[in-house]
Amino acid sequence: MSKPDTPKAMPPEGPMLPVPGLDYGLLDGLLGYALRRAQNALYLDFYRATAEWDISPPRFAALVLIARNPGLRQGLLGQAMGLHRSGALRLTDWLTAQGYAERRDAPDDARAWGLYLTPVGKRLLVKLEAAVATHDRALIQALGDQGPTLKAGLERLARIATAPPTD
Amino acid sequence: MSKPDTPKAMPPEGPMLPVPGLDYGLLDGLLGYALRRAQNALYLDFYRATAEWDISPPRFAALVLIARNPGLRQGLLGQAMGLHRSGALRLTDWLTAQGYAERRDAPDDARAWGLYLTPVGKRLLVKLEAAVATHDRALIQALGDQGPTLKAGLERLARIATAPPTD
DNA sequence: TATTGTTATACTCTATAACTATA
DNA sequence: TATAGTTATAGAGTATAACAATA
Repeated sequence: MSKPDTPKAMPPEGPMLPVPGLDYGLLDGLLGYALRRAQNALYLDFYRATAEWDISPPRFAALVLIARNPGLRQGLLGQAMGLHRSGALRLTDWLTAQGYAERRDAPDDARAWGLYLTPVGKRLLVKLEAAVATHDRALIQALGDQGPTLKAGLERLARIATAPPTD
Repeated sequence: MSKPDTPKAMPPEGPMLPVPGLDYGLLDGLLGYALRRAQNALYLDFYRATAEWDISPPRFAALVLIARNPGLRQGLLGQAMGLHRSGALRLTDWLTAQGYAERRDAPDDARAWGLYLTPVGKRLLVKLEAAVATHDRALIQALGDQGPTLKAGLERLARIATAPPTD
């Protein structure tokens, strides 16, 4: 029970690295495919880093956002994470069912909730943040000079792709 | 009317760009979170580029791989895409149900299938490749000098994250 | 005994649509 | 009339487990 032998949030089976002898056609030239391969690798790395908890990248991000913004509205959580209202609801349901977060009435709007971490959630987050930050730092370190450049490039890419110039 | 008002494969609702006034804590410093934001933006861009077809990034990649490697085994397709056997099966089921691909007996192994695109699948892929390549080129162009650097950085990152140094 | 693929099942992540309550 | 959240439903994308057929 304490060690989930069968992790629940299901990461990909394996890496997407090039298989020798296989012709990838135009995929090899696409920035988008390179991004997907890297994303796949980092997902697997995230699951390795957090293997002892039943945590996925969206769940982790939600914990951080609620911790840093106590009283956060469900809707704003969804907006920050690119989710529909219903997705934010389900994520919040999971966090509260686990006892990591709780909904309290929002003082200024009777329709809305304010989200807060519980003491259990806060304690969990301390450990998660340490594990995730350690792995991320190791990656940045392995990249050397390229690390900061790559991160800046990704941030620029996200902005550019969100507001395409040609459309 | 020919435009499917109800899209099919479901992309995220919106972008993950920073929401002003929200504190992202350590997420802002993580390479992995920058990558996720960029991936989210490119996913949305992919769905814009292919809006008139019921296509997702994995489906597109599978079409390309089968086209360039006629007779590809289901298992090898899964390996290339980082999927479990059962995932490759479902992907192949979908492609054959749409009439884009077909399974034929593999000559050298009676347990296995060889996968082939149908004429319909080939015609679709021509259009898809044009749409996807156009959008990808626009992104690379918008990045200027940074484009090739970023792509090379992502490829290096995928390798590094797949074989972590500390393990 | 190991491998290729299938069947059955399950869970996450995401959505749409219709609804309630409040603003 | 618009917004915050809920309920109900659905589908893509993953997985595990047990199975059959073949190597």
